[in-house]
Amino acid sequence: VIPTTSDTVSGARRGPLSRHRVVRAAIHYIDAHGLPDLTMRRLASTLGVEAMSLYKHVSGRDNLLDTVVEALLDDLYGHPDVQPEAARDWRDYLRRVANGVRQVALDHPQVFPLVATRPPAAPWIRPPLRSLNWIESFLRTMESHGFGERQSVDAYKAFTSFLLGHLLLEVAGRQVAIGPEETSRVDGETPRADLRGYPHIRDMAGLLHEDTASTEFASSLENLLRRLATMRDGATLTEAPVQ
Amino acid sequence: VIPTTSDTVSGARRGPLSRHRVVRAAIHYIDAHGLPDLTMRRLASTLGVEAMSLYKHVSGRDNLLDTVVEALLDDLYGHPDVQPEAARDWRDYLRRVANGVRQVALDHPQVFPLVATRPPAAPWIRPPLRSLNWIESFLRTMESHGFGERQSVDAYKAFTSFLLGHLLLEVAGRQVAIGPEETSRVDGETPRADLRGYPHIRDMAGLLHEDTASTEFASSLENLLRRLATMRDGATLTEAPVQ
DNA sequence: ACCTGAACACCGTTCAAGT
DNA sequence: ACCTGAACACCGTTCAAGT
Repeated sequence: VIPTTSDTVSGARRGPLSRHRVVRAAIHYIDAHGLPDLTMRRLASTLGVEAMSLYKHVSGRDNLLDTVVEALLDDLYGHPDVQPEAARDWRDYLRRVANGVRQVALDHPQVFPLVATRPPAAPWIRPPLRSLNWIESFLRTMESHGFGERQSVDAYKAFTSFLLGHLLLEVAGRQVAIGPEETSRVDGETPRADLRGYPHIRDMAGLLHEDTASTEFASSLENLLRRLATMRDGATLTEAPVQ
Repeated sequence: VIPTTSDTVSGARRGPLSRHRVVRAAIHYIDAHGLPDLTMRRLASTLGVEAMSLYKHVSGRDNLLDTVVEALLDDLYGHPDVQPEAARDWRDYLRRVANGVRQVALDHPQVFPLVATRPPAAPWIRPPLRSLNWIESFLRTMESHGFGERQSVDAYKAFTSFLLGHLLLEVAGRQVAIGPEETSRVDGETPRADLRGYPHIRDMAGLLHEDTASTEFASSLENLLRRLATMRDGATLTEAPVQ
């Protein structure tokens, strides 16, 4: 049998296993079935292989999950839109990175919580910009646009907090219900909970249901950019010592 | 044998099991050993009981984790500092809630990621203020201080994004290394990674290591309060339709 | 060189049985 | 009424063995 490279049928084998193929399959599996359903045995079976074969390429399940996170961030790091050279100024750069990370989160809503919560390798590495490449690139770009060292680091901290809060909440809202639930609800009506005793929630139910994630994100990002501009021009986030 | 209520020895039994005791024990266990180590069997054994007994009080492990999150938020909800009546104005209220949630996060750094990432019961319920009681209380308080319905909901969204981003990153920085690592490092020196190729990170290593979480949190909170004040006085976060 | 069978020490969860 | 023993269908991971 000649192995085909275009065969994507579940359980199909196409060439030898590789670390790259294992990680790609893991991302695909989580996207399709959710993190809790990912087991070494099931992942192996989608690759047409036994679980033990995976251990030639990752050192265990935890390492696999870390590698998944790393792969997603490395892909984005290589994307032309987020290259520092592509940006007109630091605002443009931050908008590009923000939208790039957001796109990753929206493309992989089931994986993003992993980006947010896998324990970072060092305490100063802040999700979601959690690779040395990203941090180096970020700091270099800010400095090249007039941010001092302290301001660049403060900007890194503020920017990552902003991204994490907004994107984690945005993907949480898109999270599919846990488990193989009865999806047989007939109409589009929300199965409204019993809101007796919660009159304000009931009154504002329409507003609460509105999906404003995109405008929220954009508006909060612009606010952050104004704040960073102020920081750059003298004020500090963390009260620089009056040496 | 007369059961004692003050006995806290591991494996001790004190009176009959109850849902409350199970949940309390779970919080304590996660605080002490981390979430991955929490199993139904091990939790049961700290209560001097077999795993199967837990199923009389929670419907399974997932339900236990949801209940843990709920318990933490209910405790805070009852705290005198965060009662709407205790606050002088809406700014004071938001500062009290922000600091209250932050204290919960710092007291239970291993549990807080659960508050952030357990799938909420409805898409409009936003961690970390993820109970109907909290949402109702928040919306009522904002409205009573001159926020309109849309502004109150926008404030809820902006406030939760702020809390989640900052607190998740703050507890991530405090996360103990995974597993029973060799903690036998002799001196206080950070085991500095090899930073060849990352000159900016190397140059700013000191700043990156500085723990500025408290000032960051306070400064970002004050910025949010200014933004919300602007919103209250006419501007909207989400571009109200020009009906 | 690459993959597997069989085994080990666990899981969560069920159910009929004990006291 | 409350807890348990034994069992089931899984896990992640190891290691010697297959091809």
